[in-house]
Amino acid sequence: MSAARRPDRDPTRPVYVISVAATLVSAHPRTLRIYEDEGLVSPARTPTNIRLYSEEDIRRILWIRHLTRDRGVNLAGVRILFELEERLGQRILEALYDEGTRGRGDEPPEAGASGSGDGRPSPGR
Amino acid sequence: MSAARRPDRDPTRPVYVISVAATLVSAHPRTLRIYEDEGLVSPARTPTNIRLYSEEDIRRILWIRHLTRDRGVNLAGVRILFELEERLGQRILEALYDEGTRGRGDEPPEAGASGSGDGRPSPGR
DNA sequence: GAACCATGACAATGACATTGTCAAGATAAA
DNA sequence: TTTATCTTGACAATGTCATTGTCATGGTTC
Repeated sequence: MSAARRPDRDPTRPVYVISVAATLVSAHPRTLRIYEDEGLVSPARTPTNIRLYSEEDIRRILWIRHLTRDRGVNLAGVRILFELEERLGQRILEALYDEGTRGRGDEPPEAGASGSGDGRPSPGR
Repeated sequence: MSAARRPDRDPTRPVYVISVAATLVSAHPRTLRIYEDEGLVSPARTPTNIRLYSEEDIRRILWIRHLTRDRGVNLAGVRILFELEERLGQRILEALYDEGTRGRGDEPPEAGASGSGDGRPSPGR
């Protein structure tokens, strides 16, 4: 039964319903809806309007969590950082992460499920 | 040579005492001390320990004011943006400013030496 | 039909930004 | 000297924000 099927690793593919996504990022579903209202994440929707988060969405949310919880940035700050990321290329957050976790033992935000090797956040959107 | 009053326009030169600086940026002196405690500004000191803000300091504070008041960013976010600015060159805040004041004709506060002298850049307000 | 999702409202909690004041002492300028 | 301003440190009021949580009403999925 262990089929050799492996093709669906597309981190863009919407798969997680909100309750699952919330669990993955250790947040309340309410919080994820707020992130969306604030324009920080844009999960796909099923034809019947149900949110589906992709792996990229999860990573993006993990960045938000890192910035807000570990660095104390508020959502307005996160928005600006994402804006910058889109405007100036993409390496911004990485540089940030180095700065923030110097010798702290933290690990970069990573999508819990499916440990896709690189673990680098990407500006999906 | 008429010694025509060549006031050192060196934007680095510490000149403003805290009450003046506070007036220039429309903030309470208390607030400026907080900015300093947070490591966001580092005004020079006289030999007798009195703060003296330079033109650059003022511009930097105006950036903080712009980011916090107009963009809603908190001090942690400002700190990160300044960190990034130091790490990735200096175009960051400019790009940001464009985003914030689309088509307004204002000039962004600049930390560069080539400040147009008098120009106290009031970011939007 | 039970469990989950959607939106919208409302609220409690804790943290933060800003302003403001008071105190006790040093400095500057008249 | 006198007066105004500066220093640090403490305390507090105000308003805002982030996050979590609940409730209600209704649609969706299994």
